Amino acid sequence: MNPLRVYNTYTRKKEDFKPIDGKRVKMFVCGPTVYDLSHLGHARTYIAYDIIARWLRYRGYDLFYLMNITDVDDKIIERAKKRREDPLKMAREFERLFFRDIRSLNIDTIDLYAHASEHIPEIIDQIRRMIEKGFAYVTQTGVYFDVSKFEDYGKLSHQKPEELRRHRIEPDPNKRNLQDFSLWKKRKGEEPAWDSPWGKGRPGWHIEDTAMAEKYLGQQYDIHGGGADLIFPHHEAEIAQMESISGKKPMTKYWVHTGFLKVKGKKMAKSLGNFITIQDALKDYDVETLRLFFSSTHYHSPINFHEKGLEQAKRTLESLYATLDNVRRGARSLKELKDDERALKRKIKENRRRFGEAMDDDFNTPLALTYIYDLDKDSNKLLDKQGNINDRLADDLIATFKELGGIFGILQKERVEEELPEDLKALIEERERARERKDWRTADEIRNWLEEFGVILEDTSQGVRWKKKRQF
RNA sequence: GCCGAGGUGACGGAAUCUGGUUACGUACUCGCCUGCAGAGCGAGUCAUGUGGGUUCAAAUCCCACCCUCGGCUCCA
Repeated sequence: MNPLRVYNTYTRKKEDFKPIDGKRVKMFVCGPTVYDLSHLGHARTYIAYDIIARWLRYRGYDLFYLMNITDVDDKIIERAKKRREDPLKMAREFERLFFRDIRSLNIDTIDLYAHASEHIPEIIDQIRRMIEKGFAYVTQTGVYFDVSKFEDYGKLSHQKPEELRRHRIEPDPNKRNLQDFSLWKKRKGEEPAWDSPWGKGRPGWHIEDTAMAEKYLGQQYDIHGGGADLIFPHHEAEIAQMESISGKKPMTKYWVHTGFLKVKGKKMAKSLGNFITIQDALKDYDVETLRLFFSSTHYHSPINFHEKGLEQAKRTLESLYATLDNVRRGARSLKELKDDERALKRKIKENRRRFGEAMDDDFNTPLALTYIYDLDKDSNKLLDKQGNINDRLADDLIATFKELGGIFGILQKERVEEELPEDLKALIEERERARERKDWRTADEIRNWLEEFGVILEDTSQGVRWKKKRQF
């Protein structure tokens, strides 16, 4: 088997993927700050890691996938204040909506969600160790990480400390260096606070992730992911925190970052007001359409959000499902495979292999998809030529489509073989009679009418057939 | 200013690391099939940001430049 290769932001290279502990893989992905609804930009990232997780497991890795939920944070407090709500309560409400989004997106790979508010002891413990080791200091306002003590600060974002110093402006005379970041914030007024050796307060920006990661994954683990906007300062700070405590480098073996979702050339962001919430998008498009749309671009590249692109994904899905239907319908129990069928059987095997190679090459989903399209084409060709297909080969094809599609989360819908109501059946028969007497007007009227009811009629050499219109 | 990510037909997008006919898909055009349509099949049209260099050969390597987006304040 070829090695899996992963692009590592830290080394800026694709590397052979070698987990620290054999087949066990530990992955941490930065989750949401639950202060508002999630939009498609978030969906892009979460779906990308869902696909990565599915592929790792499919490939036989024993993956443990951890995601944090930030439920204590400046933004939450600010928003709650405006809405005159309790911050933790409000956070729980947005968290509920986040889980609804995750479910609607068919994301099912995450093993454990960890809340910042539920890891205060672990957070305090990490800060204590940083202070003991001289990497952190206490001021009037809280506890800060002293970046001058950590010589690797800047290594992930490839920034020199001087550069960072120049532009990080956060006037706080208590801090030793301008770019020192907060580990613990002492309470100011009404806000959630916990007891700590440094007084009542709450965790800083980056500490929850390392506290959770250490608890569930250990001081060193395999993959840490998130959007590209987290590289600095968030992930940089995490490295500083964990590696200063443990003295072990690297904290994370492979840093993986997803590209942005853009709208008319700009990053989709709350602050720009150009966002579409996940639920709104799902009103117009089926989740499989969204997932195919995202899978059509490499996770690392920016995606331009286009109606056109979604329409394309939609059509592609329709056509793939149509092929599945055609294959099912054409299946006949025949003993021997014909030459073309044997060739198609070999093609299945071949395309499975090439699909795997594409996914192994830094999760190249757009390339992997082409091997599904190729099988789609060949299936139709065979049906066109023979008019039917050996049922065992048909089963093999359908299983392959479902299995490979399952990596992206497409082609998972079961075909519902429901009966048509009698009156509709009667209409179809009436149309057949109209066609026999070449009364095309009546025939077309009936066909159009049925389409309004979501029933598509197709006249074939084997007679008329109907199908329920699928909505994507 | 510093650090990234990008720039490939009408559109999406792969190949760039590892140089060897710009894959694949959508749209469009034509043909087959069909009363028509749909689905399907076949054929076709259209692209490597610019300028140099290396090479038998460059989307790919080297140099210079242009453009877009992002990070450096909260961000997926």
